[in-house]
Amino acid sequence: MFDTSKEKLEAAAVKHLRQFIERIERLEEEKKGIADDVRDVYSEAKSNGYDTKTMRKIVALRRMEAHTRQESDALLETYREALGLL
Amino acid sequence: MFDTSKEKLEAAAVKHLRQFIERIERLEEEKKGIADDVRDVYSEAKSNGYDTKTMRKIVALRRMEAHTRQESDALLETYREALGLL
Amino acid sequence: MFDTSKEKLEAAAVKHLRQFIERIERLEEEKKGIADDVRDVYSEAKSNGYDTKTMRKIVALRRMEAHTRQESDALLETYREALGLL
Amino acid sequence: MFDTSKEKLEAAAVKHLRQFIERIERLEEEKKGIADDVRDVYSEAKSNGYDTKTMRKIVALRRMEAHTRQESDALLETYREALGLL
DNA sequence: CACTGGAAAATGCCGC
DNA sequence: GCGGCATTTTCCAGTG
Repeated sequence: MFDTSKEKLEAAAVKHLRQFIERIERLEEEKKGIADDVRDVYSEAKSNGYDTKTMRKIVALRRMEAHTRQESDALLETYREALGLL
Repeated sequence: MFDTSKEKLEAAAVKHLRQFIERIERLEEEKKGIADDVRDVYSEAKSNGYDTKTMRKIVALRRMEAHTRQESDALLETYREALGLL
Repeated sequence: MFDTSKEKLEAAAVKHLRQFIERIERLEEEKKGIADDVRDVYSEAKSNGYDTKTMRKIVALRRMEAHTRQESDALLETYREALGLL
Repeated sequence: MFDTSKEKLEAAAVKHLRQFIERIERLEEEKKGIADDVRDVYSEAKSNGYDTKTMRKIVALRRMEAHTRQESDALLETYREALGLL
């Protein structure tokens, strides 16, 4: 599909690569758009009198709690595997 | 939003706050989904024989160039305004 | 202490900088040494019949729990600040 | 270490496991302590006017060079062995 | 406007 | 050797 020498890509490979790159860039744009939305929500909240620092901590805490739960499930699963109880 | 005693939030304020938090969490989920998509594209590219590390560099480079170009454009715009050439 | 032009550092400044670098490098070496110790403990545990994957998950989970607790304390603190209850 | 039914760990094994975990956690704490020290050195350097980003690059570079040199030495050693020149 | 802290990206590491 | 995971580094917004 590509030659292993470090010299050149086939024209088709270049095209293919370009498509991958462009797909990624489109996705990154979307991602950025959403990040902007998040920012907007915070600033809307702020202009409604809420303390964004507190809000950010709440969000962070809840995210951590979710992760902890996930991790604890994963641990259980790992136990099962280790003990051959699947 | 805080009541004057600064000790408690009105029930309505709590509800409102919760809605903000949830909007943010939904957006963050979407963002994560897209990040996962990006991952997938990279790994698809990899399984097609492309070097993802290089690809990442390309993406970073193009992002930088876009950024630089934007700044140049903004500067040009500023000059135009300053010179009344809009 | 240093001149802002990007041209040269005084000999004294160079020496000072070198000392900072060397302190850092010493610390990094220590850190690496400890990381090696950790690896050794895992492999000792493994050779005693324990499943290291499970162990790693346990460690990760406990670390997360600690973080969650910390985060939750931080949140409380932030509430206090936001509400002027310090 | 696991009993034959693969369902439970002996109390002694649990204790043993706990000890391994705790040793690891102690080591990780030490590691974190040192990482903090590194941070401190950087910020001390910064407050003395040095550019930490550059410093990080220097440290990385020297580490790489050390690594490269080690590899060359190892290679040389390998040659010697292969040629019976020890 | 420099600094800190938090999010994102990149790199390196470990086990399979 | 590869994929996943942890660490590290870089970036950026918010803050004083």
